[in-house]
Amino acid sequence: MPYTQTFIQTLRQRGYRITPQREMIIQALVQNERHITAEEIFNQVQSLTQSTNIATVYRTLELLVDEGLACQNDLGSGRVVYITRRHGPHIHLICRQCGNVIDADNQLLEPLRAWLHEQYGFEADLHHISIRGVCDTCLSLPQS
Amino acid sequence: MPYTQTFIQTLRQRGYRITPQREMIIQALVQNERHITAEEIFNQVQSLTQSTNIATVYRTLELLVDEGLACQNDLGSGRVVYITRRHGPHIHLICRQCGNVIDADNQLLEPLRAWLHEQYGFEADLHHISIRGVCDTCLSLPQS
DNA sequence: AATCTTATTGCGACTAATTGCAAAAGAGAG
DNA sequence: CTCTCTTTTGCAATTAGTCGCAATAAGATT
Repeated sequence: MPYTQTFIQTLRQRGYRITPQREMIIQALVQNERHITAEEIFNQVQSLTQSTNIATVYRTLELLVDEGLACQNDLGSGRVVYITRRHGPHIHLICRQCGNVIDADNQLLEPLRAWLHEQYGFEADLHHISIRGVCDTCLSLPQS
Repeated sequence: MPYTQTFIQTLRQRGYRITPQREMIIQALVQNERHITAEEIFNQVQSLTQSTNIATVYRTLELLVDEGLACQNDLGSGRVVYITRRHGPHIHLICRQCGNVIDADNQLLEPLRAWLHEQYGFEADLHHISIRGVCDTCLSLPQS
């Protein structure tokens, strides 16, 4: 798994210790092509070894997010999902009524990012952003 | 409390029942000028009456959000905060490192909203939006 | 005012995620 | 290879928030 090794090397270079748990968590995250929950990662790791714990999964994922290697998103399912940063940036449009998630292009976010940086010196993390609202299907329904 | 009455009238017109609990929750939310947590509202209501419950507070706040009367925001404190919609729209810039929240102008969101509506038929709720990133203070710190 | 229908509440159980702390283990130095 | 220092882990307890369900009570009808 070359990409997994890149992750691990990056963490090692930044002074973090590489444990079997972290390796397996990273591998589960990298192998997965789509958003994945902490519990799904935990289940995958647990099928490899008993020596694992859900708290460690959460802490490792938090580390990856803090280090800019992964994205964290609340898509409204009641569970936070994670994905590596190599997946192309996009906007998640989450319908407040039906719960559907539409993946939108994020081209319009570039001026916003530039403006926030210029005005506030803020380095916005717009790689994976969630926006709540109402989708076209729900808007056309004749309800209250 | 005229604004509280406006809220209540709106809910009544939409077919919802007005209970003492809802009145007190709305009043606590309206009286507060800043973002407030569900538990803070619960404590305020509890000082008025024993007949109250945290689940009711959460359900009422969810109703207000769904009806477009209030905004819900996760500012990274571990607790979701609420505010009425009459408070001017703005962006919350949340620093991933120090946790500080900067309130930014949201003028740049208008083109984004228009574009999402045109392209995806999605009515984005950009009244109070949170964006994660790193603030200028943390960016200038000489750390890993 | 009494009755009826159904939305709302309170309760307790449950879920997702976080935290404190002692034990375990990674990685560098000798 | 061993020792040491410090990070990381596992565990158990805790927190924020949700859910199912029976009891309660709004508000409409008469």
